[in-house]
Amino acid sequence: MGISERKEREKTELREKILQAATELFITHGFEGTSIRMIADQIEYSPATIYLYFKDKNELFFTISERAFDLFFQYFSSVNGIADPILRLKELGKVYLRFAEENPSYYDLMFVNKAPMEHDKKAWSGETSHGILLQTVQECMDQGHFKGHELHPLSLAIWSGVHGLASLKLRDRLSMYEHVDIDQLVSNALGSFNDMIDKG
Amino acid sequence: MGISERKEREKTELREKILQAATELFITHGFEGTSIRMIADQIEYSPATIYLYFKDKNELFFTISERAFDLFFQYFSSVNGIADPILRLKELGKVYLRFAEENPSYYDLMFVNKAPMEHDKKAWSGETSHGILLQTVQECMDQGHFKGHELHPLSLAIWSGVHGLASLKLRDRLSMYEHVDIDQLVSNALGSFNDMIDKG
DNA sequence: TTTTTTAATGAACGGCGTTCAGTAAATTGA
DNA sequence: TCAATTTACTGAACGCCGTTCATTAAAAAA
Repeated sequence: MGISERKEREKTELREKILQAATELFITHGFEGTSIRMIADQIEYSPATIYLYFKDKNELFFTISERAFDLFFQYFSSVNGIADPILRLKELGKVYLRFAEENPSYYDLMFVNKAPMEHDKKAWSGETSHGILLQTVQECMDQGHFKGHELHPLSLAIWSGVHGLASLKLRDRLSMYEHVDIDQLVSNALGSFNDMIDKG
Repeated sequence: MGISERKEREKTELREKILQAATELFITHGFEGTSIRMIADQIEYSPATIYLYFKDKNELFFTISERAFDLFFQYFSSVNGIADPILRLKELGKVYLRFAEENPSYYDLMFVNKAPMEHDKKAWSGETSHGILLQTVQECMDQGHFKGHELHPLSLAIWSGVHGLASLKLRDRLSMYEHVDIDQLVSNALGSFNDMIDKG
Protein backbone atom coordinates (compact mmCIF):
# COMPACT_ATOMS: atom_id res chain seq x y z
CA MET A 1 0.00 0.00 0.00
CA GLY A 2 1.61 3.22 -1.22
CA ILE A 3 -1.05 5.28 0.48
CA SER A 4 0.80 6.13 3.65
CA GLU A 5 3.86 6.92 1.56
CA ARG A 6 1.86 9.36 -0.54
CA LYS A 7 0.44 10.92 2.63
CA GLU A 8 3.91 11.27 4.05
CA ARG A 9 5.06 12.91 0.83
CA GLU A 10 2.14 15.32 0.84
CA LYS A 11 2.85 16.25 4.43
CA THR A 12 6.48 17.10 3.78
CA GLU A 13 5.45 18.98 0.65
CA LEU A 14 3.08 21.23 2.58
CA ARG A 15 5.66 21.67 5.31
CA GLU A 16 8.12 22.70 2.65
CA LYS A 17 5.63 25.12 1.14
CA ILE A 18 5.12 26.75 4.54
CA LEU A 19 8.85 27.09 5.04
CA GLN A 20 9.34 28.55 1.59
CA ALA A 21 6.56 31.09 2.04
CA ALA A 22 7.83 32.00 5.51
CA THR A 23 11.38 32.47 4.24
CA GLU A 24 10.26 34.71 1.39
CA LEU A 25 8.14 36.82 3.74
CA PHE A 26 10.92 37.03 6.34
CA ILE A 27 13.26 38.30 3.64
CA THR A 28 10.90 41.05 2.54
CA HIS A 29 9.21 41.98 5.83
CA GLY A 30 11.59 40.70 8.50
CA PHE A 31 10.81 38.14 11.18
CA GLU A 32 8.69 40.34 13.42
CA GLY A 33 6.99 42.01 10.48
CA THR A 34 5.73 38.66 9.20
CA SER A 35 2.58 37.21 10.71
CA ILE A 36 1.30 33.65 10.69
CA ARG A 37 -1.76 34.96 8.90
CA MET A 38 0.40 36.37 6.10
CA ILE A 39 2.10 33.00 5.64
CA ALA A 40 -1.27 31.25 5.65
CA ASP A 41 -2.61 33.66 3.03
CA GLN A 42 0.40 33.02 0.83
CA ILE A 43 -0.07 29.24 0.77
CA GLU A 44 -3.88 29.45 0.72
CA TYR A 45 -4.43 27.52 3.94
CA SER A 46 -5.90 28.65 7.22
CA PRO A 47 -3.55 30.00 9.92
CA ALA A 48 -4.45 27.07 12.16
CA THR A 49 -3.04 24.61 9.64
CA ILE A 50 0.46 25.99 10.14
CA TYR A 51 0.27 24.87 13.74
CA LEU A 52 -0.16 21.28 12.57
CA TYR A 53 3.29 21.48 11.00
CA PHE A 54 5.15 23.81 13.38
CA LYS A 55 4.76 24.15 17.13
CA ASP A 56 4.84 27.94 16.99
CA LYS A 57 6.40 30.89 15.19
CA ASN A 58 9.69 30.25 16.98
CA GLU A 59 9.97 26.81 15.43
CA LEU A 60 9.71 28.45 12.02
CA PHE A 61 12.52 30.78 13.08
CA PHE A 62 14.54 27.84 14.25
CA THR A 63 14.11 25.74 11.13
CA ILE A 64 14.87 28.60 8.79
CA SER A 65 17.90 29.70 10.79
CA GLU A 66 19.31 26.16 10.52
CA ARG A 67 19.12 26.49 6.76
CA ALA A 68 20.72 29.91 7.00
CA PHE A 69 23.66 28.39 8.85
CA ASP A 70 23.94 25.73 6.17
CA LEU A 71 24.15 28.38 3.47
CA PHE A 72 26.62 30.32 5.59
CA PHE A 73 28.75 27.20 5.79
CA GLN A 74 28.78 26.98 2.01
CA TYR A 75 30.06 30.55 1.79
CA PHE A 76 32.72 29.82 4.40
CA SER A 77 33.77 26.58 2.71
CA SER A 78 34.70 28.49 -0.43
CA VAL A 79 38.00 29.49 1.22
CA ASN A 80 39.15 25.91 1.68
CA GLY A 81 41.43 26.07 -1.32
CA ILE A 82 43.58 28.85 0.09
CA ALA A 83 46.71 27.34 1.57
CA ASP A 84 48.16 30.40 3.32
CA PRO A 85 46.14 30.76 6.55
CA ILE A 86 46.64 34.54 6.72
CA LEU A 87 45.25 34.98 3.22
CA ARG A 88 42.50 32.53 4.07
CA LEU A 89 41.62 34.47 7.21
CA LYS A 90 41.36 37.71 5.25
CA GLU A 91 39.20 36.01 2.67
CA LEU A 92 36.94 34.73 5.46
CA GLY A 93 36.34 38.34 6.49
CA LYS A 94 35.41 39.28 2.95
CA VAL A 95 33.17 36.25 2.57
CA TYR A 96 31.51 36.99 5.92
CA LEU A 97 30.60 40.50 4.88
CA ARG A 98 29.43 39.30 1.50
CA PHE A 99 27.13 36.78 3.14
CA ALA A 100 25.67 39.50 5.36
CA GLU A 101 25.28 41.77 2.35
CA GLU A 102 23.64 39.19 0.11
CA ASN A 103 21.48 37.57 2.80
CA PRO A 104 20.59 40.35 5.23
CA SER A 105 17.48 38.58 6.51
CA TYR A 106 19.37 35.38 7.17
CA TYR A 107 22.16 37.33 8.84
CA ASP A 108 19.67 39.12 11.00
CA LEU A 109 18.08 35.86 12.03
CA MET A 110 21.45 34.27 12.79
CA PHE A 111 23.32 36.97 14.66
CA VAL A 112 21.33 40.13 15.26
CA ASN A 113 17.71 39.36 15.91
CA LYS A 114 16.41 38.69 19.39
CA ALA A 115 16.62 34.92 19.34
CA PRO A 116 14.03 32.65 20.92
CA MET A 117 15.40 30.99 24.02
CA GLU A 118 15.80 27.66 22.24
CA HIS A 119 18.24 29.17 19.71
CA ASP A 120 20.36 26.28 18.55
CA LYS A 121 23.63 26.08 20.39
CA LYS A 122 24.94 23.69 17.77
CA ALA A 123 24.16 25.77 14.71
CA TRP A 124 27.40 27.75 14.75
CA SER A 125 29.69 25.42 16.68
CA GLY A 126 31.70 22.25 16.28
CA GLU A 127 32.62 21.12 12.81
CA THR A 128 30.90 24.07 11.16
CA SER A 129 31.72 27.58 10.05
CA HIS A 130 33.01 28.48 13.46
CA GLY A 131 35.28 25.46 13.24
CA ILE A 132 36.71 26.84 10.00
CA LEU A 133 37.49 30.14 11.71
CA LEU A 134 39.14 28.48 14.71
CA GLN A 135 41.13 26.16 12.45
CA THR A 136 42.37 29.04 10.33
CA VAL A 137 43.39 31.17 13.29
CA GLN A 138 45.15 28.17 14.80
CA GLU A 139 47.13 27.65 11.60
CA CYS A 140 48.15 31.31 11.63
CA MET A 141 49.43 30.87 15.17
CA ASP A 142 51.24 27.70 14.21
CA GLN A 143 53.08 29.74 11.58
CA GLY A 144 54.21 32.19 14.25
CA HIS A 145 51.58 34.91 13.80
CA PHE A 146 49.61 36.47 16.63
CA LYS A 147 52.34 35.98 19.23
CA GLY A 148 51.04 36.44 22.76
CA HIS A 149 47.43 35.82 21.78
CA GLU A 150 45.20 32.96 22.85
CA LEU A 151 43.18 31.09 20.26
CA HIS A 152 39.67 31.63 21.55
CA PRO A 153 39.78 35.28 22.61
CA LEU A 154 41.61 36.14 19.41
CA SER A 155 39.11 34.31 17.24
CA LEU A 156 36.28 36.04 19.03
CA ALA A 157 37.98 39.40 18.56
CA ILE A 158 38.30 38.79 14.83
CA TRP A 159 34.74 37.59 14.55
CA SER A 160 33.51 40.57 16.58
CA GLY A 161 35.26 42.96 14.23
CA VAL A 162 33.49 41.77 11.11
CA HIS A 163 30.22 41.16 12.92
CA GLY A 164 30.35 44.71 14.26
CA LEU A 165 30.80 46.05 10.74
CA ALA A 166 28.07 43.86 9.30
CA SER A 167 25.52 44.60 12.00
CA LEU A 168 26.14 48.35 12.20
CA LYS A 169 25.64 48.56 8.48
CA LEU A 170 22.63 46.25 8.51
CA ARG A 171 20.96 48.24 11.26
CA ASP A 172 21.70 51.55 9.62
CA ARG A 173 23.81 52.90 12.46
CA LEU A 174 26.50 54.51 10.29
CA SER A 175 24.51 57.62 9.49
CA MET A 176 27.07 59.93 11.10
CA TYR A 177 29.35 59.21 8.18
CA GLU A 178 27.13 61.22 5.92
CA HIS A 179 29.62 62.59 3.48
CA VAL A 180 31.20 59.29 2.49
CA ASP A 181 30.09 56.19 0.64
CA ILE A 182 29.09 53.65 3.26
CA ASP A 183 30.07 50.61 1.20
CA GLN A 184 33.49 52.10 0.56
CA LEU A 185 33.87 52.96 4.23
CA VAL A 186 33.00 49.45 5.38
CA SER A 187 35.35 48.00 2.83
CA ASN A 188 38.15 50.29 4.03
CA ALA A 189 37.43 49.38 7.64
CA LEU A 190 37.89 45.75 6.67
CA GLY A 191 41.16 46.87 5.13
CA SER A 192 42.18 48.32 8.48
CA PHE A 193 41.42 44.98 10.11
CA ASN A 194 43.53 43.22 7.53
CA ASP A 195 46.46 45.55 8.21
CA MET A 196 46.17 44.70 11.88
CA ILE A 197 46.12 41.00 11.05
CA ASP A 198 49.35 41.46 9.06
CA LYS A 199 51.01 43.21 11.99
CA GLY A 200 49.47 40.82 14.56
CA MET B 1 -1.89 84.54 36.92
CA GLY B 2 0.26 81.52 37.85
CA ILE B 3 -2.39 79.15 36.58
CA SER B 4 -0.98 78.49 33.13
CA GLU B 5 2.46 78.08 34.68
CA ARG B 6 1.08 75.48 37.06
CA LYS B 7 -0.64 73.72 34.16
CA GLU B 8 2.58 73.76 32.17
CA ARG B 9 4.39 72.28 35.14
CA GLU B 10 1.81 69.56 35.57
CA LYS B 11 2.06 68.69 31.90
CA THR B 12 5.80 68.28 31.95
CA GLU B 13 5.49 66.30 35.19
CA LEU B 14 3.13 63.78 33.61
CA ARG B 15 5.28 63.65 30.51
CA GLU B 16 8.22 62.90 32.75
CA LYS B 17 6.27 60.23 34.59
CA ILE B 18 5.44 58.54 31.30
CA LEU B 19 9.07 58.62 30.21
CA GLN B 20 10.23 57.23 33.53
CA ALA B 21 7.71 54.39 33.49
CA ALA B 22 8.53 53.63 29.86
CA THR B 23 12.25 53.58 30.57
CA GLU B 24 11.84 51.22 33.52
CA LEU B 25 9.64 48.90 31.50
CA PHE B 26 12.01 48.98 28.53
CA ILE B 27 14.85 48.00 30.84
CA THR B 28 13.00 45.00 32.22
CA HIS B 29 10.95 43.89 29.21
CA GLY B 30 12.74 45.42 26.23
CA PHE B 31 11.28 47.82 23.71
CA GLU B 32 9.11 45.40 21.81
CA GLY B 33 8.08 43.58 24.96
CA THR B 34 6.67 46.75 26.46
CA SER B 35 3.17 47.82 25.47
CA ILE B 36 1.52 51.21 25.71
CA ARG B 37 -1.07 49.58 27.93
CA MET B 38 1.64 48.44 30.35
CA ILE B 39 2.99 51.97 30.59
CA ALA B 40 -0.51 53.33 31.11
CA ASP B 41 -1.15 50.80 33.88
CA GLN B 42 2.07 51.78 35.61
CA ILE B 43 1.21 55.49 35.76
CA GLU B 44 -2.49 54.85 36.42
CA TYR B 45 -3.75 56.68 33.33
CA SER B 46 -5.56 55.37 30.29
CA PRO B 47 -3.52 54.28 27.24
CA ALA B 48 -5.08 57.09 25.22
CA THR B 49 -3.57 59.71 27.54
CA ILE B 50 -0.06 58.72 26.49
CA TYR B 51 -0.93 59.79 22.96
CA LEU B 52 -1.58 63.32 24.24
CA TYR B 53 2.09 63.53 25.24
CA PHE B 54 3.81 61.43 22.58
CA LYS B 55 2.90 61.02 18.93
CA ASP B 56 3.40 57.27 19.01
CA LYS B 57 5.56 54.51 20.50
CA ASN B 58 8.46 55.51 18.25
CA GLU B 59 8.57 58.97 19.79
CA LEU B 60 9.00 57.32 23.17
CA PHE B 61 11.86 55.33 21.68
CA PHE B 62 13.37 58.45 20.23
CA THR B 63 13.17 60.52 23.42
CA ILE B 64 14.58 57.76 25.58
CA SER B 65 17.38 57.01 23.15
CA GLU B 66 18.43 60.67 23.26
CA ARG B 67 18.82 60.32 27.01
CA ALA B 68 20.70 57.09 26.49
CA PHE B 69 23.18 58.91 24.26
CA ASP B 70 23.57 61.60 26.91
CA LEU B 71 24.42 59.00 29.52
CA PHE B 72 26.76 57.31 27.07
CA PHE B 73 28.51 60.62 26.59
CA GLN B 74 29.04 60.86 30.34
CA TYR B 75 30.69 57.44 30.36
CA PHE B 76 32.88 58.43 27.42
CA SER B 77 33.81 61.77 28.97
CA SER B 78 35.36 59.99 31.94
CA VAL B 79 38.46 59.31 29.85
CA ASN B 80 39.18 62.99 29.24
CA GLY B 81 41.87 63.08 31.93
CA ILE B 82 44.08 60.52 30.21
CA ALA B 83 46.78 62.35 28.30
CA ASP B 84 48.30 59.44 26.36
CA PRO B 85 45.90 58.84 23.45
CA ILE B 86 46.74 55.13 23.18
CA LEU B 87 45.91 54.58 26.83
CA ARG B 88 42.82 56.72 26.38
CA LEU B 89 41.72 54.67 23.37
CA LYS B 90 42.08 51.44 25.32
CA GLU B 91 40.12 52.93 28.19
CA LEU B 92 37.39 53.94 25.74
CA GLY B 93 37.01 50.30 24.79
CA LYS B 94 36.68 49.28 28.43
CA VAL B 95 34.22 52.09 29.12
CA TYR B 96 32.20 51.15 26.03
CA LEU B 97 31.80 47.57 27.16
CA ARG B 98 31.00 48.68 30.68
CA PHE B 99 28.26 50.93 29.38
CA ALA B 100 26.78 48.07 27.37
CA GLU B 101 27.05 45.79 30.39
CA GLU B 102 25.49 48.22 32.85
CA ASN B 103 22.81 49.57 30.50
CA PRO B 104 21.89 46.70 28.18
CA SER B 105 18.47 48.14 27.33
CA TYR B 106 19.92 51.51 26.48
CA TYR B 107 22.63 49.86 24.43
CA ASP B 108 20.05 47.80 22.62
CA LEU B 109 18.03 50.89 21.83
CA MET B 110 21.06 52.80 20.62
CA PHE B 111 22.93 50.29 18.50
CA VAL B 112 21.19 46.94 18.16
CA ASN B 113 17.45 47.33 18.00
CA LYS B 114 15.63 47.83 14.76
CA ALA B 115 15.42 51.62 14.84
CA PRO B 116 12.41 53.58 13.64
CA MET B 117 13.19 55.38 10.38
CA GLU B 118 13.45 58.73 12.13
CA HIS B 119 16.37 57.50 14.26
CA ASP B 120 18.36 60.59 15.13
CA LYS B 121 21.28 61.08 12.82
CA LYS B 122 22.75 63.62 15.18
CA ALA B 123 22.61 61.56 18.35
CA TRP B 124 26.01 59.93 17.88
CA SER B 125 27.77 62.47 15.70
CA GLY B 126 29.52 65.82 15.86
CA GLU B 127 30.74 67.03 19.20
CA THR B 128 29.56 63.92 21.01
CA SER B 129 30.88 60.53 21.98
CA HIS B 130 31.78 59.73 18.41
CA GLY B 131 33.74 62.97 18.35
CA ILE B 132 35.74 61.76 21.34
CA LEU B 133 36.59 58.55 19.52
CA LEU B 134 37.65 60.35 16.33
CA GLN B 135 39.68 62.87 18.32
CA THR B 136 41.49 60.13 20.23
CA VAL B 137 42.30 58.09 17.14
CA GLN B 138 43.52 61.25 15.41
CA GLU B 139 45.86 61.99 18.32
CA CYS B 140 47.21 58.45 18.13
CA MET B 141 47.96 58.99 14.44
CA ASP B 142 49.57 62.37 15.18
CA GLN B 143 51.92 60.54 17.49
CA GLY B 144 52.92 58.20 14.68
CA HIS B 145 50.68 55.23 15.48
CA PHE B 146 48.49 53.44 12.93
CA LYS B 147 50.76 54.19 9.99
CA GLY B 148 49.07 53.60 6.65
CA HIS B 149 45.58 53.83 8.13
CA GLU B 150 42.96 56.43 7.39
CA LEU B 151 41.11 58.10 10.25
CA HIS B 152 37.52 57.20 9.45
CA PRO B 153 37.86 53.58 8.37
CA LEU B 154 40.20 52.94 11.27
CA SER B 155 37.83 54.51 13.78
CA LEU B 156 34.97 52.49 12.39
CA ALA B 157 37.06 49.32 12.59
CA ILE B 158 37.83 49.99 16.24
CA TRP B 159 34.24 50.83 17.03
CA SER B 160 33.04 47.72 15.17
CA GLY B 161 35.33 45.55 17.23
CA VAL B 162 33.90 46.58 20.59
CA HIS B 163 30.39 46.83 19.24
CA GLY B 164 30.67 43.31 17.88
CA LEU B 165 31.74 42.05 21.28
CA ALA B 166 29.02 43.95 23.10
CA SER B 167 26.21 42.94 20.79
CA LEU B 168 27.16 39.28 20.46
CA LYS B 169 27.22 39.03 24.22
CA LEU B 170 24.01 41.02 24.61
CA ARG B 171 22.17 38.87 22.09
CA ASP B 172 23.49 35.66 23.58
CA ARG B 173 25.30 34.49 20.48
CA LEU B 174 28.41 33.19 22.25
CA SER B 175 26.86 29.90 23.32
CA MET B 176 29.38 27.86 21.33
CA TYR B 177 32.00 28.83 23.91
CA GLU B 178 30.32 26.61 26.44
CA HIS B 179 33.24 25.51 28.52
CA VAL B 180 34.60 28.96 29.32
CA ASP B 181 33.44 31.95 31.33
CA ILE B 182 31.85 34.36 28.87
CA ASP B 183 32.81 37.50 30.80
CA GLN B 184 36.40 36.36 30.94
CA LEU B 185 36.36 35.51 27.25
CA VAL B 186 34.99 38.91 26.26
CA SER B 187 37.51 40.62 28.48
CA ASN B 188 40.33 38.61 26.89
CA ALA B 189 39.04 39.41 23.42
CA LEU B 190 39.25 43.09 24.33
CA GLY B 191 42.80 42.32 25.43
CA SER B 192 43.50 40.94 21.95
CA PHE B 193 42.18 44.18 20.45
CA ASN B 194 44.44 46.16 22.74
CA ASP B 195 47.46 44.14 21.64
CA MET B 196 46.60 44.93 18.05
CA ILE B 197 46.30 48.61 18.91
CA ASP B 198 49.77 48.51 20.43
CA LYS B 199 51.19 46.92 17.29
CA GLY B 200 49.12 49.16 14.97
C1' DT C 1 -21.17 -0.09 4.32
C1' DT C 2 -19.98 1.35 8.69
C1' DT C 3 -16.42 2.84 11.70
C1' DT C 4 -12.26 5.06 12.60
C1' DT C 5 -8.57 8.03 11.58
C1' DT C 6 -6.78 12.15 9.51
C1' DA C 7 -6.41 16.89 7.81
C1' DA C 8 -8.12 21.23 7.90
C1' DT C 9 -10.76 24.96 9.58
C1' DG C 10 -13.92 28.81 11.72
C1' DA C 11 -14.41 31.02 15.58
C1' DA C 12 -12.80 32.59 19.53
C1' DC C 13 -9.38 34.43 23.37
C1' DG C 14 -6.59 37.80 25.06
C1' DG C 15 -3.18 40.63 23.58
C1' DC C 16 -1.32 44.74 20.57
C1' DG C 17 -0.92 50.13 18.66
C1' DT C 18 -3.83 53.66 17.71
C1' DT C 19 -8.06 56.82 17.03
C1' DC C 20 -11.96 59.44 18.27
C1' DA C 21 -16.40 60.83 20.07
C1' DG C 22 -17.72 61.98 24.38
C1' DT C 23 -17.36 63.58 29.36
C1' DA C 24 -16.32 66.00 33.34
C1' DA C 25 -13.70 69.35 35.45
C1' DA C 26 -11.26 73.68 35.37
C1' DT C 27 -10.95 78.22 33.58
C1' DT C 28 -12.75 82.28 31.49
C1' DG C 29 -15.92 86.09 30.49
C1' DA C 30 -20.14 88.64 31.51
C1' DT D 1 -22.30 84.26 40.35
C1' DC D 2 -23.51 81.72 36.36
C1' DA D 3 -23.18 80.36 31.60
C1' DA D 4 -19.78 79.45 27.91
C1' DT D 5 -15.59 77.71 26.61
C1' DT D 6 -11.42 75.37 26.92
C1' DT D 7 -8.69 71.59 28.73
C1' DA D 8 -7.47 66.91 30.21
C1' DC D 9 -8.79 62.69 30.03
C1' DT D 10 -11.10 58.25 28.87
C1' DG D 11 -14.15 54.17 27.12
C1' DA D 12 -14.95 51.90 23.37
C1' DA D 13 -13.84 50.59 19.16
C1' DC D 14 -10.87 49.16 14.82
C1' DG D 15 -7.99 46.07 12.74
C1' DC D 16 -4.12 43.72 13.63
C1' DC D 17 -1.36 39.82 16.27
C1' DG D 18 -0.12 34.50 18.05
C1' DT D 19 -2.42 30.67 19.46
C1' DT D 20 -6.13 27.05 20.76
C1' DC D 21 -9.91 23.96 20.15
C1' DA D 22 -14.36 21.98 18.99
C1' DT D 23 -16.17 20.73 14.79
C1' DT D 24 -16.38 19.12 10.02
C1' DA D 25 -15.50 16.79 5.88
C1' DA D 26 -12.82 13.56 3.56
C1' DA D 27 -10.09 9.45 3.34
C1' DA D 28 -8.80 4.89 4.97
C1' DA D 29 -9.67 0.77 7.41
C1' DA D 30 -12.68 -2.77 9.06
